Amino acid sequence: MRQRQAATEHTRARILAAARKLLLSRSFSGFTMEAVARKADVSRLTVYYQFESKAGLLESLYDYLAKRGEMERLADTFRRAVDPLITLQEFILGFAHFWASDRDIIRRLHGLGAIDPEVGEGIRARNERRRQGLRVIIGRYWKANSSPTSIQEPNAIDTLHMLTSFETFDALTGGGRNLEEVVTIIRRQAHYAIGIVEKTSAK
Amino acid sequence: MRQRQAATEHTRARILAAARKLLLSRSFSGFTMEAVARKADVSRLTVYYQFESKAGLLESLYDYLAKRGEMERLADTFRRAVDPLITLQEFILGFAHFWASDRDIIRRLHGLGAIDPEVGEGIRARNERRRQGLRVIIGRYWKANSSPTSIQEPNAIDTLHMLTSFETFDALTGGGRNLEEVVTIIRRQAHYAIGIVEKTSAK
DNA sequence: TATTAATTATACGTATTGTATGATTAAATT
DNA sequence: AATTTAATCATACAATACGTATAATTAATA
Repeated sequence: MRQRQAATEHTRARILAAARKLLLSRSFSGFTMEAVARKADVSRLTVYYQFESKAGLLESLYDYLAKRGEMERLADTFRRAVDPLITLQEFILGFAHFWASDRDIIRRLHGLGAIDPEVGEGIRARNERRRQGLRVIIGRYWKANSSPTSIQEPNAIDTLHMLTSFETFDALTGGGRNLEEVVTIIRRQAHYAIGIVEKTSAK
Repeated sequence: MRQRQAATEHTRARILAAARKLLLSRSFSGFTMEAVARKADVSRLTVYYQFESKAGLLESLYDYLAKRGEMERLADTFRRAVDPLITLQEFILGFAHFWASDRDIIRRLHGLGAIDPEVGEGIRARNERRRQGLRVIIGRYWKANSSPTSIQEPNAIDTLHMLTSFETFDALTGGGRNLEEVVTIIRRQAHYAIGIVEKTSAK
């Protein structure tokens, strides 16, 4: 059971790549199971066999994007217990890279998540993982520094969660702002959310 | 031409109300033209006659929501040329009210906007109007106070635009936070975006 | 060699959008 | 009052698309 598994994985990857390209180019109305199958050069039935349904395909697509977006790097950052503030910065940068890697597709996927409960559940789960990551980071930070009021703590975490969301990144990426500029803005706001006031750069 | 126009307006309103309720309750898959028609107690053909298509219906629904959400109040605030900072605060509060008035529906409508170009265009136009409003407010503010670097200005406006977006409001409304608490968080971050550092409340 | 898993072919049922055509009703115009 | 016009409704139809059922085919595995 080696060649077979590899072949299957290959078909799945081809279908996912086709789905990605198709979701990127045409309007969503053109994103049909048959179009995906044609682009992947497989039968429509194969797509169903591998992904159950359209929602299933889109869910798998999100995982596929996460891998392509090099989200594993973040796990390393967590293991190396460095300065929490630096961890936060790398956290922001890591997600910015992910959001930027397939901005148009993720926007559509999130849009679908607001409509299709099946797709939405996967996105919600990922969101919660991001929130948990922030809890860990901020927990370390509060430990090392002056801890805040019990009321401020959830506010800070939810604010960071909002600031590191795709929607925030997407909104700030406009008018030809590049990734670093966006990250600078988000970082500045994020620092303020946990009580750090940056000096106004270049007065 | 009076009774007739009134009757037509009445049917349109009934259809829109039905569409709103339907989009609120069931999953989006249940949102069909026939279901809307049934709930509004009109023929399916009438819905097409009044709104052209499904996208047209959804576009009109957004306008309908804006009226229900008392968005006209904001126009008054602009006319009365008060302190720009207070205008900004009322701006934030006004949109918060709107976003809160039909949170679940707006989330779905924005989701659709990311998928259907027709619906998306309407939302983009509204977004630009919000940005323009912020430009006016901040223009007044910079005039009265120390003006920033030319680089910082677009950053500030886009940051405010992001902070006053539905997505930000929606993200912060969670864990049983009420509207005022959300507004407090947004206002604090917004002030920081234009260079105002609030004293940390309750140390 | 027998078995099993993956792919494909054909066909079908169901649902939905959108359009075409014409009938009906009631308001508005003359 | 007679006519015209606009809004609603009924019926029917075309075009897609999703998802499923059934069976055949192919190639890897036991």
